[in-house]
Amino acid sequence: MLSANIQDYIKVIYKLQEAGSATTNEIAKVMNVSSASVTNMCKKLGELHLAQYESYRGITLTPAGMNIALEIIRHHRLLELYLTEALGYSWDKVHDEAERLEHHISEEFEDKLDALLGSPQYDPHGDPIPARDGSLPYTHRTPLYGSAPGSRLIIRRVSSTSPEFLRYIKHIGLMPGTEIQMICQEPFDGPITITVGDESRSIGAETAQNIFVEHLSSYTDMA
Amino acid sequence: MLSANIQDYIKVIYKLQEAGSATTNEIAKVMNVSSASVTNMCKKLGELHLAQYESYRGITLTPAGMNIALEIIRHHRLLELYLTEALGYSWDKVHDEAERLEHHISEEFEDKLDALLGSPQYDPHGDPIPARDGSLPYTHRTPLYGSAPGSRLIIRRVSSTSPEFLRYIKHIGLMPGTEIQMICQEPFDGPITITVGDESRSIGAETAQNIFVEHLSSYTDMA
DNA sequence: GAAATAATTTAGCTTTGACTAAATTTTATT
DNA sequence: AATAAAATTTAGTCAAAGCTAAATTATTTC
Repeated sequence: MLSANIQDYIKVIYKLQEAGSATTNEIAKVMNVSSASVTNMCKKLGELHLAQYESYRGITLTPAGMNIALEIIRHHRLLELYLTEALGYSWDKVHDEAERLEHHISEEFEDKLDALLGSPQYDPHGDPIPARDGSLPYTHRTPLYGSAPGSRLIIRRVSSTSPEFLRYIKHIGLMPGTEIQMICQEPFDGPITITVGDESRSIGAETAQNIFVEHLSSYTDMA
Repeated sequence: MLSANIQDYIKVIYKLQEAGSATTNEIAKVMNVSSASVTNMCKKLGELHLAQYESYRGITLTPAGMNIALEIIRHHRLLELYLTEALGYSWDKVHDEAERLEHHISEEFEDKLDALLGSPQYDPHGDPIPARDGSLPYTHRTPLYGSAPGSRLIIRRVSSTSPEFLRYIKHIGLMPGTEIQMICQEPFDGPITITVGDESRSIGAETAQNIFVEHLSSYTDMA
């Protein structure tokens, strides 16, 4: 069994890789660790054939490494959903608990959760849960920010691990599944205005960039 | 936070201490580790004021150490019960899973389990679950082995972490809560004979020493 | 009570994963 | 193209836990 540490590295590399590419410095920043430590671990991951590492060129997971990453992410997201659904955790607290547990549950535990939850596809934040075979459900990637004024949308994913941010999102009612309408967006990275139910609300640009939506219709469709 | 390792040592020391006293060698045997390693850890536990350690004299937990031991045991036993009750684990598999998870759950998780299970007093094997304040429910310590012929008994605790042993016990129907009657015991550490329901059964001496019972009546009472 | 045996500790080494400081390579700027 | 800045790696340490082999202390036996 790989150490929890190595698993964490693999997970971080996976996510950086998805978002572009994984470099020593970025990994160090995300993991709050020195770059030198990252270099060491990258070499080791290379030796273990879990990643391809080239000095000064960044690191890429091999298929074996990808499998491990997906397995850990599966654990994490199943746990998050289970903690909210079965144990009544609020959605801002599940990340930290899952973060620790994900490294220590057995395959049997994973299967029990999966069965109990009915082989779910999305976690409480709308992130896709990898299936056992490593396949990923559709990942919503359309940000709320930039949606056309007038369009009717459903919140599908809220991308953050910050409890404060998540509490704020819940407070203003933007949980996944909620239907909203885009009213307008101020220019120059300005706030956007939306209606949630019958209330109108302004939210910051950065917030709106971390909320992903599905378009039900757009103003232009209706024109 | 104490490392999972230190927690394991504390737990083992606690249990040996309960059963008499904790010496370097015994700890080493139970933990499957060299005696030299144990000596090192004992010194460290002394420095941390979690135990009093005297060279060649064994080790005793301080009140602070006891609290930690009870906290871990509470985690372990709550998890065992939860795994059987809520996730449908069979009772021979819960030990290993709980053994890993016990070090990684938060206080909040512990509280949720406790609440969901209704502040239970005993785990699936009949071991007492320490309360949050460190108090322990009554521990059944009367072995089946040695009970008077004719006595009617209720199985209260089965002391083992071996999946094979536990499966055997379940197979012959000696789960905690079961009522049985003692028939006879062969001399010289011989097997004992009991009735379970309307079936009669012989079990080995060592097995009968690891099963603990409550006496409902004894032959002498009835005489 | 001395010798033999058992238990325990000491000394010195290994691995894992982190760190800092110095050196090197790559990238960006002029 | 040369230099400055940024990114990355190398070299050398550290701490936690483990180990083996040798030394020491306790206990038991004659």
